[in-house]
Amino acid sequence: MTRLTLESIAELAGVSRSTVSRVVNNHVSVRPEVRERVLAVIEQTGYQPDPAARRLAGQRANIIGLVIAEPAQSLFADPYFPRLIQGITQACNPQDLTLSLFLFHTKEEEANLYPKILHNNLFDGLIIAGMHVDDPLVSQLIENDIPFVTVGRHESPKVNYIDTDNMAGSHTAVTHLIRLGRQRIGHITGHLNNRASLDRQDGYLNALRDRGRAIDPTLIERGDYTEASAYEAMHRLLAKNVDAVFVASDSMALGALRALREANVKVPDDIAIVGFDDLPPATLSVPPLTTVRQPIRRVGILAVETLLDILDNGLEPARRVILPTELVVRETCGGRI
Amino acid sequence: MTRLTLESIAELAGVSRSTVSRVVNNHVSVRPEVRERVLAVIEQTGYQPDPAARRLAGQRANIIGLVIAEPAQSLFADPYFPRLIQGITQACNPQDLTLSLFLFHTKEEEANLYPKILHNNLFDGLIIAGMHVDDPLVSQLIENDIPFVTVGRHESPKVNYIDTDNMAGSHTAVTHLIRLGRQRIGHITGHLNNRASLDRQDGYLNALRDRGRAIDPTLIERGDYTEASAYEAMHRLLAKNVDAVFVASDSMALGALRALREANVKVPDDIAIVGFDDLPPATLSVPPLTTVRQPIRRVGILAVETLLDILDNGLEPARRVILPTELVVRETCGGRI
DNA sequence: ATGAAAGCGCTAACAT
DNA sequence: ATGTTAGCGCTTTCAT
Repeated sequence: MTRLTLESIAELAGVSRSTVSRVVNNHVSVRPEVRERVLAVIEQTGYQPDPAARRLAGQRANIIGLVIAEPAQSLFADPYFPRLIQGITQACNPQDLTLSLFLFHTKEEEANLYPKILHNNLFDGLIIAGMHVDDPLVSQLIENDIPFVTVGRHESPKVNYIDTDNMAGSHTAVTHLIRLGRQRIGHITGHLNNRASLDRQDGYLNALRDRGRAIDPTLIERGDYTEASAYEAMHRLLAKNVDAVFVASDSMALGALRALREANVKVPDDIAIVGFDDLPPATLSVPPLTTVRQPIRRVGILAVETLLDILDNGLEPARRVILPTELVVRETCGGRI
Repeated sequence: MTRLTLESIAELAGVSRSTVSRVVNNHVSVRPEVRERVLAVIEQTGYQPDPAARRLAGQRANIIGLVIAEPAQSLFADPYFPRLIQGITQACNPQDLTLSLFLFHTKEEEANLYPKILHNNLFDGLIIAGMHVDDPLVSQLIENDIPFVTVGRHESPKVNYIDTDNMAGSHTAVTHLIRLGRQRIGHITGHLNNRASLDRQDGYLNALRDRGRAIDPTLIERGDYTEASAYEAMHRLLAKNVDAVFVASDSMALGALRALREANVKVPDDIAIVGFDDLPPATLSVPPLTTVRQPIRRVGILAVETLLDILDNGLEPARRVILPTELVVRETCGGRI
């Protein structure tokens, strides 16, 4: 059986190639009865248009790329990206979009990959996640006129983005700890080359300021979103007599909890912990984690929808979405106010 | 700036389109000096061949698809698939392969997706993971002459696959528990619609038989690779007086551990636990998990290499790879023999 | 409303 | 060794 083409469908339906094309693309000018007939043949043969040919003829390819601008090792230590991918594919499938994944494992690979992404004519648009604050990719994308959406906010007014309210979420979390009477509240940050981490840190700082608390920079320890980094950071904070720690992700909160358990520190009695994400680890930790819920899957879905909107309508000015976050109080913070 | 094509490069280099094509594709018959010149222009302009056009002209598109034949929800609860994806992309990047991801979220989506995958002419080949034992995809792939590799073994002699030695790994794990003197060894299975789960169960059964132990079917509880399912399964096993449980994945072992902790059962003193995977959760659990290590990333890498081999050389007869597994003894089994 | 024909960027015979 | 030419399957004017 030779491959099905427009031509073969046309022949079977007794019409011309163009007519079949019109039917496939839902053009208006085709008689209902003819359309019916063509549709029947397509149904029956299981014909699918060739995306390569389509793309070449100047149409959409119905392929979007997801670039995760973060070395793959750290990437999947956290359920964040898997969850995001879930949201993205969930939005892709009903739209008949195919998702291409661009990951790299070393800086060198990154350097090789970017030009390929920029000049790869194959996909219709791009979603960029895990982006660093100084990432040159965005400006290159703009220069090359490639439609894209970033996951995480971006300064440039031309950039369409979807983000969650990292700043407000952190602010709420830290304010909660203050209200509960905690005096020395530490913070374990994520990678500070990342907008979200900076925003979460700012939320922490602002919450303290807003309540008239002095900032003690030694109470801020850097992590990198791995469990292990937070484990170590927590060990350092232990020496500084904190009675609460706001941790920039759930996975890291687990690391902090592990350090505390080993040090025989009672949570929340001696030290309260609040995480960020509300991913499965949060419910399963011992004790269950108080954390800031962010709608990750929703971010993925909106990223796809926004990209599609750009493709269809140009979308000027840029769409900038910040989704609300929510404090989920469980047991590691020691109180519901 | 108009899009770069073969033609424009040809003009800039003062040669014909075909020559540029030959250079790009590393054909022999082109003078070193000309090749040099063309290469320089390509380098300087950042030209990248259009994959769609390439594909259409009958060449490779350098795109491979990854189908995860498992609803996406359960999929990313476990670090298994992310790790596999890491391996796959790690092998794809140096080969200039782009990876397309096919996931579905409902049975209905699955039904819609399969025909699309089968007739999507865009990719050169497919990697199939998370496949169910009765999955019709494999036979359809064969019928449609689509090159593919499965992650997980398959009966059909035509199928190229990469798998880990689930049976031997489980056998070793259970034998270890027997040697340590455990008398009532239970098993929490994965989805039994999955070859790997069945193999792990068989390894468990065979280990008992080989040591002359009677099989008690009530000591086998079904899980589905989620933490929660194992949590519940462990609760059921608790009523049955087991003194050890072999759990089909690390994530599930975490669930079992949680159930035991809540029931105030001492691990490993009262009940020993052995998991499967040796993914990060295993080291981080309390106590650290004894488990069967399988080289997941390596599986991904080999899957890509095998697919490429099929594409290049046809690969007859089919390549069937079973990678060894290894028991990693930590603290939940209570002894090193 | 439908068909004919050109062309998207590329590869691969076929010439030279 | 290099240039010329004919498609690959599709969309899209342009005719009719």
